[in-house]
Amino acid sequence: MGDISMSRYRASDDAVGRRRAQWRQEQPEIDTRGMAILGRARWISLRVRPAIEAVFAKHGLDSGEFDVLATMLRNGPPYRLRPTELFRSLMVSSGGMTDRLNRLAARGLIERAPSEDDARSLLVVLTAKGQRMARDAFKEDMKVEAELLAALSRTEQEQLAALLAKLALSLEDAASD
Amino acid sequence: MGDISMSRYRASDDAVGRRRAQWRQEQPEIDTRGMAILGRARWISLRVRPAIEAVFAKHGLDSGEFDVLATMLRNGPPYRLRPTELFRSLMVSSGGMTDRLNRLAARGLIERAPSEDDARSLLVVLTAKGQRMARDAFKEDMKVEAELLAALSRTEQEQLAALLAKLALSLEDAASD
DNA sequence: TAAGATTGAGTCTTCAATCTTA
DNA sequence: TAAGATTGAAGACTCAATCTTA
Repeated sequence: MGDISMSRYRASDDAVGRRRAQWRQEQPEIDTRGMAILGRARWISLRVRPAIEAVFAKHGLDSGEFDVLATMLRNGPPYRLRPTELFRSLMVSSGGMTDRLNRLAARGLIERAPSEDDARSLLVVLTAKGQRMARDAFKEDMKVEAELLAALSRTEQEQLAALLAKLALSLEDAASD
Repeated sequence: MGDISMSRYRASDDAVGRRRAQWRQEQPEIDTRGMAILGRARWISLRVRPAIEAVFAKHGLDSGEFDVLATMLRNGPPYRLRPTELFRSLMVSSGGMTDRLNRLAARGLIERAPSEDDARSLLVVLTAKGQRMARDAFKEDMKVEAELLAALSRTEQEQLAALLAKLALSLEDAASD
């Protein structure tokens, strides 16, 4: 994660802080405060991704597959959801979800069942095998994520979580652009 | 952004808060505090993405292309970087970066120039056209990002940015797994 | 030997069009 | 008419192998 090229910066600054310092030099009239939050949220997400994906890979899953299984599992018995609920919740396209479901079905982690209410809909059912894999992978995922946050005190973690929740809630309320 | 299925939750909870409530029901022994931060960072990043990509699209760019141009621009004159600096900074594979650079070169937004120091390296040079596009898109991007954060007070934004910076810095210091 | 960069194969994704049922 | 879901084409990415130069 080295710095790029020749700009000056305080050693205590993170990657996004250094970027902002560069922008201050190059485009001083542009307010980069948005980046201080959204840029960092993105940077952090990208940075922790490999460690989390490694957990899923250890359990034979990629993160897209895990997201589906985990969503099914945490919704609880009878472990049935409609594909539309899944792709909306996970913020992927409907076509992308169809592919994920095909892959998971081919491996016996989900099954499809006709809906009784709506003949257009083919319900997704989490199999016992899918439940086990989701549970095991999730447990280890949470362990790894907690470790990644170890540099923050308990209080800091709570403050950070609360502020992120407030932001997330405001974005949720906003019109879906 | 609807809730999935039949779980109970406080109306003030965001999407990740509701997920945690579901997990508490289904897997009460698993500590989901990591999700409260990393899950939300990811959710927020995904949620704001379409609005930001729309800005880039208005300027004829996708976010991958913008990231390259913006990195070049903020590094300042003489607007030259090595491909390796770019892909490391942007956390993409070297092969992916080669493709991006080919696309940008085809559109005249960057050029390649042989390195004087190292014959293995083909330097990337930002063209005047690339500079203009990067500057215009970045300016509007920052405007949109600031708007997306409007629900948080100035103080909250500063606290949130500081906590994220501390977390980011700790992740940066950590061994690159 | 290792590092910079590119290539090609394979994978997952989005988008727009389509089919079916509400 | 609209909504649920699937399909196929096109795009961008990763990974591993390769070539060249340090």
